[in-house]
Amino acid sequence: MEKLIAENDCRACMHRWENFKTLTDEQKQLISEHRYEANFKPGEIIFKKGSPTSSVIFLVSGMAKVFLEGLDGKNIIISIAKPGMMISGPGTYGDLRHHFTLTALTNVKACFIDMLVMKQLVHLNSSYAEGLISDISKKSLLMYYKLIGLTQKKMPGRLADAILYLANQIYESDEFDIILNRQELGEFTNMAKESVIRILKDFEDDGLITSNCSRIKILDKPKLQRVSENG
Amino acid sequence: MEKLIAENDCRACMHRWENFKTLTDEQKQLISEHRYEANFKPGEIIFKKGSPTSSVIFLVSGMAKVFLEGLDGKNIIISIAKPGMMISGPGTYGDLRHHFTLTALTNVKACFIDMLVMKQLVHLNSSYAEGLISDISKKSLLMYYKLIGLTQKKMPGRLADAILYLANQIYESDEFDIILNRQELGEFTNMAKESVIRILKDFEDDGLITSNCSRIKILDKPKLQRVSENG
DNA sequence: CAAAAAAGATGATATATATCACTTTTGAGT
DNA sequence: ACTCAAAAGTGATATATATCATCTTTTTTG
Repeated sequence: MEKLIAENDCRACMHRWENFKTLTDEQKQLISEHRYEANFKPGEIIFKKGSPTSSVIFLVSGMAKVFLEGLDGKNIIISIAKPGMMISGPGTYGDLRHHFTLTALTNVKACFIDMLVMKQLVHLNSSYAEGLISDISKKSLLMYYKLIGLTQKKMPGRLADAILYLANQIYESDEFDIILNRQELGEFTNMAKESVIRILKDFEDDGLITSNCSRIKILDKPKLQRVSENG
Repeated sequence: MEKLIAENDCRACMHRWENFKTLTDEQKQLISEHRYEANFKPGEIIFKKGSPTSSVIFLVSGMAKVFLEGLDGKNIIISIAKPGMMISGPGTYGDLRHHFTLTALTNVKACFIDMLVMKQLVHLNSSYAEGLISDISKKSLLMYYKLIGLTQKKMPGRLADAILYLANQIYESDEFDIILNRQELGEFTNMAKESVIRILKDFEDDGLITSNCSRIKILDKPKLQRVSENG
């Protein structure tokens, strides 16, 4: 019960953010005074590429997809956001516009914090500033490896990466109900949905996974890791 | 003459960095006291992926390539560094290791500044910290568009992008001696060197450019831009 | 300056992957 | 429970692009 309340409380959620620790009580209070919550249904846009970066967002509950809107309406999903994550893009300290779109995959409760308050913290607290730099750097690093993966690995390697990412980073379990459909799995791995389906089937035939529509179970993780590494 | 001296002086070089303006004289002095210079010949490694991030680098003169070392020795050139640029990677505020390699393309004079000093500045000067965040964000943004370009554009579009990048950002002229060979142009655009050669020839046949080995001249920039946008 | 090495160029072939057209299954709403 | 729309799945075909083999040109170096 206690856990449930914590899960749904905006303030509790922010505590999960690594960088929150660097703030004084006063600074935490400052954030609390400038936050508001909003709920989203699956498919709803939380923020859209091109719109002003007026707030920074914490995901309180639910899952969302972060994606680049590419050419001819082709998207690239760059990550899945889950509770406790702070989401802010590179436009926050640039043109003040979002450069990716954030869409709810499930019911989502999000906590919006005024961007000006968050920016103030950089000036008030240098440890926070350092933490923020570290945070942005980590995301930048992910993009490097995403770029290598998407341009240099073949389809089975990319799909294996996606499955391992979901299992390890998102669901923290080797069996899960995937919230991405085949199309979205394609947007995450840069492949056509038909190819996702075919290779998923190959994985099943090879005994790497079982996949019943939305449910995926990893049967042979070491082998899946090898597929990820070799192609 | 005066210009030449300025070009080759480490301190003068840093002044070109946008974020340098935010520093006090005392802080500028601090940097000056912790810098040292080194010279590199074409092909020499300035820093290598995996090595410790002990310094931040300013390019005083010459050009260098920033590249990711991908799978099976296949590289991805992410940018060309030219004088006045501050080069530091996402590992600086993370695992303290470089995640890309920096190699001299011409004779290079580089100015190394102790990383600890640079990190100290984040704590001493919040405007500097904000500038650094802005700097990192800008680089992150470039990676987004690089990812879209490399995964969604076809070869002619990617190669057009590369030529426009070199003309607009690097040489600031529509005619230039390219310091990247065909292999490297391929590493920049994610294509085989043979494909670079073929499409470069197509561009010539279509009157977009002239290309005599290392010299490239853009003849029809609007058309080249259209190639960049449409594929 | 000649020899060797590196880079550029070219054509033939192989292959990974997208696209298209279609069928089947699943799930949501009345 | 029935209907309809969306998602999943399948096979045939098209295509962008890499790879390989080979040759030529340019650059480097003893």
